[in-house]
Parts: sequence; C-alpha cells; structure tokens
Amino acid sequence: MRTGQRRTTLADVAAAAGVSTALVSIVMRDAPGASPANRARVLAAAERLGYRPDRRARLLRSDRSRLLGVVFGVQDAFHGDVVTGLYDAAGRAGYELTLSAFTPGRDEHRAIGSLLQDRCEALILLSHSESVRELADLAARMPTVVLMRPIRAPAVDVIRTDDRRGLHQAVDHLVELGHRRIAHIDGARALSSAARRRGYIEAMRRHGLEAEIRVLPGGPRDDDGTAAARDLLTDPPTAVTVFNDRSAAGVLDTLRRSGLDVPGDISVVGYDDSSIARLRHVWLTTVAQDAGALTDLAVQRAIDRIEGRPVQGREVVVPPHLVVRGTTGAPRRP
Amino acid sequence: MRTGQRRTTLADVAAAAGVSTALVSIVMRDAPGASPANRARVLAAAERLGYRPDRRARLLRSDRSRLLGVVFGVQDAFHGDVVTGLYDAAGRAGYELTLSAFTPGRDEHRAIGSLLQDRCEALILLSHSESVRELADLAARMPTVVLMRPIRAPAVDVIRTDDRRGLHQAVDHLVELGHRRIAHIDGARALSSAARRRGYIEAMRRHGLEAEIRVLPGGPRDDDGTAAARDLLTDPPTAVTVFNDRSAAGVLDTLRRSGLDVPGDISVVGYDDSSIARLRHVWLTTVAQDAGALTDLAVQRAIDRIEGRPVQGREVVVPPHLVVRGTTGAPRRP
DNA sequence: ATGAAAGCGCTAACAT
DNA sequence: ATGTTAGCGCTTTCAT
Repeated sequence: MRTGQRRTTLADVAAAAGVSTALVSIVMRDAPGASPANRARVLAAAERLGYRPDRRARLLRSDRSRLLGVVFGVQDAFHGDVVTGLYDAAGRAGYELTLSAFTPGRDEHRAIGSLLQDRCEALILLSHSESVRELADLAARMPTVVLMRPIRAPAVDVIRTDDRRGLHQAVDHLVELGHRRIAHIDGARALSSAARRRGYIEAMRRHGLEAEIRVLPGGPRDDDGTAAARDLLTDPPTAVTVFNDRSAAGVLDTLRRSGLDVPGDISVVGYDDSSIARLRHVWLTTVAQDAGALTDLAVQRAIDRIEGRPVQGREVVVPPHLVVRGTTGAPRRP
Repeated sequence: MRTGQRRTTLADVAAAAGVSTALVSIVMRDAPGASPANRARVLAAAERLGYRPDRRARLLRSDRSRLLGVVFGVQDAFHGDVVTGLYDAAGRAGYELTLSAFTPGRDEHRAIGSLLQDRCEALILLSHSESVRELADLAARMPTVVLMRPIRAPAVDVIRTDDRRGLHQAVDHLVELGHRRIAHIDGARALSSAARRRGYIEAMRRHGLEAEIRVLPGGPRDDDGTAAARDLLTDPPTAVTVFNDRSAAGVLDTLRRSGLDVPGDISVVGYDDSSIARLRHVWLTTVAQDAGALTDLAVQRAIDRIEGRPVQGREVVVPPHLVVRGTTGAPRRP
C-alpha cells in the first residue's frame, strides 16, 4: 500500500497558474525570461499547492548537478566541525552537499558506494580506512579529495593538517617556557600518529635536545594516556606532548593523582582542541586543526577539478595553531 | 567547462552485453526473469564498464523510493549514535537513509527544506528548533517522526526518552544508597530540562522528601555546572542530580576543588552517558538514553506510516537506564 | 526469456 | 515573453 497522495508537480503548478510548464520552470529556477505578472502568479500557485521541485528529476535532466558528495564518520566529533565548514564553503560556491556517513555498522566502502549513485560531481572523503588502491580507482572516475589523511595516490587530492608542524609548535612553546626534558606519548596505530611523533623528534633535534628525546607508546584513548603516564612517573620529565586530547586527559589525571602539579611540576600539551580540552577544569593547552581552512580548500579543490581549472600540487598542507590554556607553564627546575 | 567523461548508463551496458536495456535493468535489480547466461554476461559488462545505476533516474521512474530522510545536528555527539542506529534499522527494513545536517550556519529549517526535494517517503527529525506549527505542516504532507523532543502536534509521531523516569531512576538510586538531601541542577531552557526537573521533583515527593526538594538554576555547559555547584557549597546536600554530563563535569570539578570528596562527601549523577562520563577519571554515574530502541522505533514507525499500517499512539516513550559508575555512594552522615 | 516503447518530473533548445 | 517539444537514465507494461 502506498501513501496515495501524489506529490504536486511542475505540471500541477502550470495548470493552476494557467501557464506552460516551461514558464514555471523558469520561475522556479529564478531564471530570466518571465513577466513579473506571471512570475507572481506562478509563485502564488506554487505556494498554494505546497510545491517542491523534485531534485531527482531536475538533476536527471540537467548536465550539471552542482552536488558534492561527502563521506564522514558520524561518531567523530571533529568530523562534525568539518561537515559544518563544508556546508558553508559549498554554499558560498553555489554547490550543495550530499552526505553519506560511515558508522560502526556501515563501513566507509559502503558509504562511498552509496554516494556513487547520487550523481555528485566530486567526492570529499574524511577517509579513515578505504585502501589507497580503491581511492585511486575512485579518483580515476571522478574528482576525489581526501581530507586529513596523509596518503599519496594517483589523481587523489589531499588536504590535510601539517601534523609535524603541530608538534613543532608544541615543542617550541615548551622550550620557550624553559623546558628541556620533554617526552612524547604517541598514538600507536592511529592515523596521524607517525607524523606527530616525527614532528616531535624533529623539533627536539632542532633545539639540540636530541639526548632528551623520549617517546612512550600510547594510543588514542584516555586509558592509553593513563597507562603511559604511569610509565612516565618513574622518571618524570618537565613536560609531555600527547597524541591527542583524550589521551592527554588520562595523562593529566594520572599525574595529578600521583601528587604532581600541572603545570607546576609538569606541563602537558594535547592535540585536537576537542570539547574535552575546553572543559574549564581540564583547560588543556593543545594543537588545533584549522577546520575552516581545510574545508575551504577541499571545496575549492573539488570545484577546480570539476570545472577543469589547473591546480598546483596534489597535496595541500594546512598549518595548525597552538591554543595555550592552563596546562603549560615554566618548569620549576629547568 | 565540464568533466567531459559521460558516465556509463544502462544503455552502454546493454550495448556491451548485446541485450536490451530492459534486461539489464532486470539483472541490476536482481529481479527474476533473465537467463543465467545473460545474467552473467550483463554482470560482466557492468563490472567491466564500472557501471553504477543512477539513483536519481531510478527513483524518478519508480513510484517507491524506499528512502527515509533524516535531519540531525552534526555537532551533537548523541546524534551520531542515533544516526548509527537509524542506518542499522533502515538497512534491516530494506530502506535507505538520506541525510541532511543542521550546523551553526545552516539551520534546521534549511536542512528540512533540502530533504523535501529528495523524494524520501518519510522524515525522521532530530529536531531542536523547528516550530511545532511547521512540524505539523510537514506532517500533513508526509509521515514525520520527531525524535527526542517532547512535542505534541497533529499527525506528528514522537519517539523520545522518558526523561522524567530517568530522574526517577537517579533519585531512586541515591535514596537506596541512603541519601535524603538530594538537590537538582537544571538545564535552564535546554530541550528536556523541564521533564528532567519534573522527574526529580516527582521522585523526591514519592520518597517523602518533599521538604528536601532543592532545584538550582543551571544550564547545559560545564561552566553552568561550575556556577551552580558554587551556590550549592553554602549548604551542601549529600547528593546532586545534574541536567547533563557536561554540566556535571563542572559540578564535579568545583566540588573537588573546594575539598569535598566525591562520592564520599557528595554523590553526583549526570545525564546522557556521553564520552565525558566515560573518561576514566570522571567515571560519572549517569542516565543513558537507549539509542538503539529510539532508532528502531523511529524507523518502524516511519515505515508503518509509509505503508499505511495502523499504529497505536502518536507518542512512544522509551525508558532510559542508569549507568552506575564512580560518583555515587552511601552518604557519610545520612 | 527478451525487446520495444512509454513515461517519471524536469530543463533546455527551439519555435512563436 | 511564452509555449512546444525532446530527452535525461531508468523502470515497467505489453508484445513477442
């Protein structure tokens, strides 16, 4: 059984307004070529009938969809910020977004497959897991922009944060405060773990602190931070940079519980500027990714590809910035 | 300028396989009525050409879309859980989801408007702000299910958590532990604030603790909790229920900073079972909404309406459950 | 089992 | 300025 009530179409509006469908189409698209009188009459009829253009039919007919497909993880808080930025950027450029989420029960591959049926003109992927090979296949078919994942594949555009630089900033900040014994708790197999670790090591070297380099195995969760912090306690450094905010929250708690003062005895820097970092009682110094820049660039790149404009470079790297809050300060004994 | 490469169509596959488009359609839809030989040949051709059916055209032609429109807030963590559940439930029922998000720069009304062009057969709204009047208008046109918002409007189905009961559970738990002086910090104008406050008051009365009822103005943010907790300190109760986890995090911190032990001196219960509550060092006792039940019911209801099945009641209320963690215990002086 | 042909709601090229 | 008409890529009768 069906709902019964057929939805109102262009033809219904045309009949009600006493004009042709073509004219209604012109009016609905706000295109030039209709007399003010007819325009008003059509608009009135459409309003009265509660007419909504059928996007499917519209897209089917016109050769352009002006639609950008976005794949994102619905459980990831930062993806929320990114989708927000993408809507804004796409809107400004006169494009629309069509969303497809991956979830614990619906993997990225399915999310992408679903989008592929949607006639979008380009794909913007907040990809975690799709293989480089498959991303390359995709990019061979249509413009494909991968966000925040440091991959290299033919025809795939990558827009990402300079995670190495993020850790440079963190270490620079700590060194400026007078720290020398700075450790790093890494993110194990998480996406940007390697780049962040590398950034830490580079910055330490640059400051002549090669001998102080100390990387502890960690992970993305708060109990990873808790465990790593316990390892740290046998011989505490004066500062520690942590893979992400969540892990840093675990670190903070362990340090404080064991009687250390933060930042008096030890400074802590996180990564992500997540909602946890902004809790007043955490108030974590952290590295923030620039969601707005990432999304502007992603949309710009997608549209450049769609419209065949020349672009420079497959990969665009966006600098993050340090947000100094309450967990960093000068060391007591430098 | 356009991308140039026209996408492959049914006709292309038909030509490649040497059959009619009708037959290809049958094979692609996995419908009966094609010989195994032809089926294989068509599938091979489709694979070779990288053919993807065009959902727009498909939907345009067939009278059913089997598409459920979902409006959600991309910044809201719990909405992530809900969308996850909706994908699962819809998938099991043979329906697909089409997503439209509201963001700081794209309000709910626009998100809904965009969906309306998408030919979905029903709407599932995680609505915060759309007016009851507009929701009713919507529901007059197509099946409309509103999730987690206690409204009453003609033709609108509502699936929500029993927030009053959530606070009953919280208070019952505290009373069982021996508490009598239990305060509540409310959520100001937040969505479910009134229901939760009411639940607190009802439960207190039921336990004969009418004289102990104490509601403090609060809000949804952690600094709302911080401020409210400071008010509490002049004459601390032995336990406090808080509008949500985020506010409870602020409460916890203020209490501890002022030298009180949680749960030794004072117990705290949050609401939402958010990621904050699960941080090991917060480990907050809290009321959890049952996302799975909410989403199963929402999808079921939407489909019942679409298919014209009789349903019982406009509103379905789902019980939450208490997650006991580390912030509640017996009072020292009951 | 297979194909020819009509048409979903719209846009765009072409008439008038 | 307005109407007529031909499809967009598919599904769905209806023939065969």
